[in-house]
Amino acid sequence: MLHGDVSVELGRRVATALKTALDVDITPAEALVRPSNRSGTDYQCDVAMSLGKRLGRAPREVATDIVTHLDAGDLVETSEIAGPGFINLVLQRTWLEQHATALLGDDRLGVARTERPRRFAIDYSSPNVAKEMHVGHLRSSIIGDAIARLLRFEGHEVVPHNHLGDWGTPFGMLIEHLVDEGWTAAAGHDGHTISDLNGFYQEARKKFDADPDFATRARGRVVLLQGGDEQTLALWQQLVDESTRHFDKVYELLGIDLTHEDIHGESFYNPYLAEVIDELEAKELTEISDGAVCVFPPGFTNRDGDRLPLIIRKSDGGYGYATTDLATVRYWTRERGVTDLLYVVGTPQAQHFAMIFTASRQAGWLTNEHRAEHIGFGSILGEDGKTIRTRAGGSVKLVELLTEAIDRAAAIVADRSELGDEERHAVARAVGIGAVKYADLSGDRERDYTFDWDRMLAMDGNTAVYLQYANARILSVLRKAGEAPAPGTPVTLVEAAERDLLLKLLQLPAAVTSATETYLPHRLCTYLYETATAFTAFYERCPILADTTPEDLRRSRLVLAQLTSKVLTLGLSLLGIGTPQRL
RNA sequence: GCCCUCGUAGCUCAGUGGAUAGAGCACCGCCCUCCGGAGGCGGGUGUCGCAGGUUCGAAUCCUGCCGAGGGCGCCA
Repeated sequence: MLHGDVSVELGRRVATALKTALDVDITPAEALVRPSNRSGTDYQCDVAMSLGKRLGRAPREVATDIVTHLDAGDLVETSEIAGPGFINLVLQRTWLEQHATALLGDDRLGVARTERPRRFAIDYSSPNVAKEMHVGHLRSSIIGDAIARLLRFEGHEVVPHNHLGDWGTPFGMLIEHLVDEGWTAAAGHDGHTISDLNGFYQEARKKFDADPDFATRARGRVVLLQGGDEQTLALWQQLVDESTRHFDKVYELLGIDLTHEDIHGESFYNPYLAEVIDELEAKELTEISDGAVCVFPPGFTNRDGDRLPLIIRKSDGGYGYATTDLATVRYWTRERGVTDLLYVVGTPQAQHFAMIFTASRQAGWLTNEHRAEHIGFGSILGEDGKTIRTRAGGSVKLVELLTEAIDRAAAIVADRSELGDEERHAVARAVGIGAVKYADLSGDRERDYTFDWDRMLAMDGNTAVYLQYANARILSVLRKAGEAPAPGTPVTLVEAAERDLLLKLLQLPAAVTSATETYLPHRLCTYLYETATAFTAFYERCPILADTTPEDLRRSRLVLAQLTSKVLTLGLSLLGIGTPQRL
C-alpha cells in the first residue's frame, strides 16, 4: 500500500474482520478508523460501539470479535480494546520504516489519483470590466484557485471560467459617456489605464443619476450594444481589452492560474439567452408576472409568502443575471459536457444559486449525473469588525493590498538576509503573497475573517511564513549534509518524535482528499501546520548532523527531513503558495 | 415577518457523533556553549451563547429562545 490513506486501509481490514466474524457488511469508511490523539496509540477504531445496538451485543464483545479476526499482521503491531469498546491500533515499526523509504521515491507522496475522474467547470474571481480589481475579488480568486489545483492534483479535469461582469446596463452608461467625451471606435484609446476607466465609470454613474436625458441615451446605448451595433461594440471591446490586461497583471502578481483565455464573461452567453428562454417556455416553466418573464422554482418564497421568481426577461425586454446564470449551466453541461459545476461566490448569493440549480434541474440541464455546488465564503473584515474598506470608505484596491503585503514581507526578510537583491525580492513576493493567501485559506471559508497584517505575517502560529520558514530550515540542513537521501535509503525509527513525525507525514493523503472533497482548503492548512509542528519536535530531539549521530541514523533522519520538506512544498503548492529555498 | 449562516480560552481560530475540547498570540516561571534563537519545557486558561431533547456517548444531530451578520421581484 503505497498510495492511499492508512485509515482507509485499516478500515478495509476491519470490514473484512466483521464480515468473517459476524457476517456484517460495512464500507471501509464506516469502520470509523481515524488517527488517535492518545499517546501510545496510532489509530483507533470506533465501530464496535455503533454496531453494538444494531447487533444486540455488548460493544466490547463486538470489539473482541473484530480484534480476533483482524487480518492485519503485516502492518498492525497491537490491537487492544479499551473503554466502552474502542480498538486502539499500533502500527508495526518495520512497516512504518519501509513505508517511509518507499515514499521518498514517490512524487505524489502517497496521494492516490481518483478512480473516478470528473470534468469540473469552476467559476471564480469574476471581476468587472472597467473597474479595478479590489479586495472583494480576493477570496473568490484565492479559494477558487486552490480548489482548482486540488482537483487537478486528484486527477480531475478542471476548466476554469472567469465570469466577467462585462455586459448590461453599466456599459451602456459608460460607453455613452465616452462618446460624449469624444471617443470613437476608430481612434483607439490605448493610452488609458484601468484606473482611468474606473474614473470614467464613476463619472458616467453620476451623470446617469443626475441627467434624465443622458439616462435615456444610456439605455438606448445598451440596446445598441446588445443588438450588435458595430461602433458600440468596438468601443466596448476597447474597454474589455484594457481591463483584461489589468486582470492578467493582477493574476500574475497574485500567482493565480487564470488568464484571458479563461474568460467567459456575461457577454459570452449573450447569444444563448434567447434560446434559454425559448426552451424554458417550451417546457412550460415560464409565467408572465408584472410584465416580466419569470420562472418560479418550487420551494422559494418572499417575505409575504409569495413564490419567488427568477426573472429571465425584464419587463423592458432586457436580460438580467438569472438568465445568464441559467445559460451558463446549460452551456457547460450541454456544450462542454462537464459533470460538476462549482461557483466560488460569496455566501449572500446562496439562495440565488439554489434557485438557479432548481430551475436548471426542472429544465433538464442538470440531471442526476451532474453535481452543481455553490462554494460560498464569508467577508473579509477590517479592524472594526465590519467589511474591510479604505479610510475614505472605498474598496481596497487589490494591487495596492498585494504591494503592501510584499513590502511588509520584504521588511521582515531584510534583517538577516544574506540573499542578493534579486532573490530577496522573489522571497518577499512568495512570503507576502503567501501570507495573504494563507490567511484567507486557513480558516473555514464560510466564515468571515478579520484581516490583520501582523497576524498573517507572524513567524509563529498557523501562517504561511511559519511553514515556509520550517521548509527553508529543512533545506538548509539538507544542503549542509551535502547529500540528498537516495531513493531506497533505509529508515530507522528510534525516538518517539521520529515516529510521530512519520505518522503525520502518512496522513497527507487523508488531508488532501478531505480538503478536496469538501472544498475546504483549510483542512489542508491545518494538516500542514501540524506537520511543521511535528517536525519542530523531531528537530529538537533528534540531532541529524551531530557527530554523535551514527551514519545510518543520520541518513534515516535525512529521509524524514526530506519527506517533511516535500510534504510542505507539495501541500503549499496545492494552495498556490510558493516555498523559497532560503528565507 | 419568513429563510440561511454564525456564536468554542482574554484575542485570532481549529475541532461537526467518540475517550480528559485543542493550537497560536497575550500572561507567568524555568531551561538551553543551540544541525538557521524567527528556540525549548512547564503553568491556568473553558457555564463550547442559553434551555430542553435524541443517543451507550453531543461543541457536533433535533426543537425553542437570546445575540450577530446576510438574503427575500425586474442591480449583479
